[in-house]
Amino acid sequence: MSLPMPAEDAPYLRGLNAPQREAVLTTEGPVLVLAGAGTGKTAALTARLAHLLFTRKAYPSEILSVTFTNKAAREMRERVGRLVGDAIEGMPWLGTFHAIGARMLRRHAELVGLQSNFTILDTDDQLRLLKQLILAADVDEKRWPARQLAGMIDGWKNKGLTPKEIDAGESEAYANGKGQALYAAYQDRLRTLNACDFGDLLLHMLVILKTDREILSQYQNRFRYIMVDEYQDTNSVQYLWLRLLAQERKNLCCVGDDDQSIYSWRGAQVENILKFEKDFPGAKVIRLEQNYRSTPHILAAASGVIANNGGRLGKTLWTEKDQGEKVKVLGIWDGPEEARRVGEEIEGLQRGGLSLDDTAILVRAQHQTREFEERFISIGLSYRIIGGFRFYERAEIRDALAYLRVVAQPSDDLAFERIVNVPKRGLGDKALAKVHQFARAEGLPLTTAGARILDTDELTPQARRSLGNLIGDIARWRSMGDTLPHPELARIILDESGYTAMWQADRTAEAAGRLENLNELVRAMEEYESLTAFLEHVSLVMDNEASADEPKVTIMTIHAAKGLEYDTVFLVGWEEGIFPSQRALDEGGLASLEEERRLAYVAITRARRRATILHAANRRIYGQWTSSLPSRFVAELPGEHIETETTMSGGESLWRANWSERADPFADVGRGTGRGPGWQRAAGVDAKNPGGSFTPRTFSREPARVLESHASAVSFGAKPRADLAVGLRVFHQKFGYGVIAEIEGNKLEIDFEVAGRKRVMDSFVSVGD
DNA sequence: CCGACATCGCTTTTT
DNA sequence: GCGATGTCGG
Repeated sequence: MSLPMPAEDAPYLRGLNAPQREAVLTTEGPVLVLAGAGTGKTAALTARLAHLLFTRKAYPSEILSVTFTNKAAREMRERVGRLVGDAIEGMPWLGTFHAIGARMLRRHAELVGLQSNFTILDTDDQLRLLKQLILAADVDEKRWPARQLAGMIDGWKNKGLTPKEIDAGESEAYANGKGQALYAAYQDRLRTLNACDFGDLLLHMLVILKTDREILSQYQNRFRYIMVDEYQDTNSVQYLWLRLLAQERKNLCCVGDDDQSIYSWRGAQVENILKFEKDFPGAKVIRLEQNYRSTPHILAAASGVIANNGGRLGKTLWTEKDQGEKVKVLGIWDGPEEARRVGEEIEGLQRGGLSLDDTAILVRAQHQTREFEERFISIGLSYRIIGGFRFYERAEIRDALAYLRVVAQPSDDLAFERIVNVPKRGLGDKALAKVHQFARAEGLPLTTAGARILDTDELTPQARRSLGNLIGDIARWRSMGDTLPHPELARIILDESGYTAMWQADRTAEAAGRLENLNELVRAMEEYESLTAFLEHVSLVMDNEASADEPKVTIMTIHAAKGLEYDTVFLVGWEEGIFPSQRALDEGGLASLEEERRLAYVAITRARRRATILHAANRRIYGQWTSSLPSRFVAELPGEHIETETTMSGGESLWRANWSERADPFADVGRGTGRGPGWQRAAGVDAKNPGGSFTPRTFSREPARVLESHASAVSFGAKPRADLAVGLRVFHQKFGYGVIAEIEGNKLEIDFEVAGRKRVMDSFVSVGD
């Protein structure tokens, strides 16, 4: 391949293989880089950016570079920064779709009826707003949950559809055709609130680009080069948006992997990547197939699974690495044993010198993390859970933010509603309803209406006094904002509103932590220029960076793990109904199954050297013990690359015998009770296909485990210690001092002074003073 | 208007 | 099994 290479020895090309270099140096025209897992996609992408800057093909501000996650954007910024130094400072258009959308929309807000200081609502606000509208439209919220409507509106926005463009059929799907009207009402309401939701950041911008030729060509000319990461995850709005922007110069470089498309539920269209060559004639397609991450066994296992999908662009991953270990497949008795076993394995690896930072446990759904969390607490293994409850989603943080929003943005009714009676100040539903009514009649925001209603006799004297105080406070805080630094202002607001005092008065275990979180929030504000800048950050970057103090095992969903890699990976809960998820199967049929399979592919390819897949025979679902079958993906793993072990000897019949023998309270497990139709269907699929299904065989490496497993399954034999009692002060190796709040067998619920409330095993605490 | 209790529904995944 | 939401009594 002879390419003109003016910069053959440029520093940013060092260490890149031939196709990677090609991806970097092919700057003109449409380019699709098909990058398999672990093939150095980010390296190529960042080098390409550096190349464009170094060769002066574009100024930093003339490159549009989009990612999906904040993490990816941050990483890209760092890596490019390392290559080009200060030039990165001038790259305003490197970010997530939503961040870039927000940035653009603030410039043109008035074109869609917003002011440029509009608020970005989170899902919580969105839901509360929809509930109000549903109520107003006289729709039974029980039958037609707000959640469902939110999902549909989200879907429409992802497709780039405004209320007018919703056809009757789509509208029909909610409350007998009221979907469209409610969507329209919602958009109206957002406009009066001077707010928009996540979807609007892109949809409004799309509308503007479609209708205003002037603005469109302004951006078309500005962006000499456009780069898109994870192109397989783009949805329709994003696609349309990109296509418009790239139309003029056509220098669009998309990087992605159709096998890693796992966001269709969020509107992503794998088709976008599949039809790239049609959409952009003359496109150059470059394949990155050399994998630098995983061993051949791991790659083969992943390839074997993904090969069961149809309609792939197809790639052949290869590696120069040594064979390494086979992928281990472990069949165990139940959920608790799974957690126990993973804990043991990790402790073993740790003794062998592996850092906990190089280890991850990947789950299908967030709730699966709990089992591991409990187990790791009791054995004192450090872990970190990614996702789940995030800092900015905690109640106290939302409340505090609502106070700040009310001050920053007078028309933010949702924020006002949130704090109007927090802390309690005698302004309940009744008083609020009056204010609402008044506001609606006069077409005013709630704060303004509240101020006006004070002059009437609508409210009871004490409500009037309370409301007067609050409104007065808000006005005062607002005026203080001009002179005070915003963290200082925040502190004052939280104090004077009585919000801090509310938690100080709270005697529950969490109160201390909440106060600590509030402090943390104020501290975080210091890093931003203004209150507005901070609020923008919060709404767009809802993740908090993991603190990298001591080494910890990472527990997270497979989705969250995309793009990451670990030496050792435990893939847990590979059972029919859990993974593939029953819900996905019920709702989306074959397409969803294939997406689940891509998820499996992503999961396996996170591992560098060791992958262990686990499946349990019994699991508790909604509190009901249910027996489960190994995931069909287990059967799809190519036999020569895996090593199977099961800790249950004697096969299924014996397990059952063992159960009944113990006069076990869950003896009827697995005989159909509590199984939905989905479960039976899933079971049926495998029963009709015995060749393809995985039957646990007898390996009996360690027959002793069987008994042990039983003990763990029901936590029998847990004799509570006699020296412990509720209210007693105790010491735990990891969490320090605390007071016992509850005793449940050998498990203790303890309010720790520093760590807050935790569940621990009694054997890990000592009575101290 | 507030807190205590009961009931219900639910669990995919996230910017 | 859990958490959010709704209903009742004070």
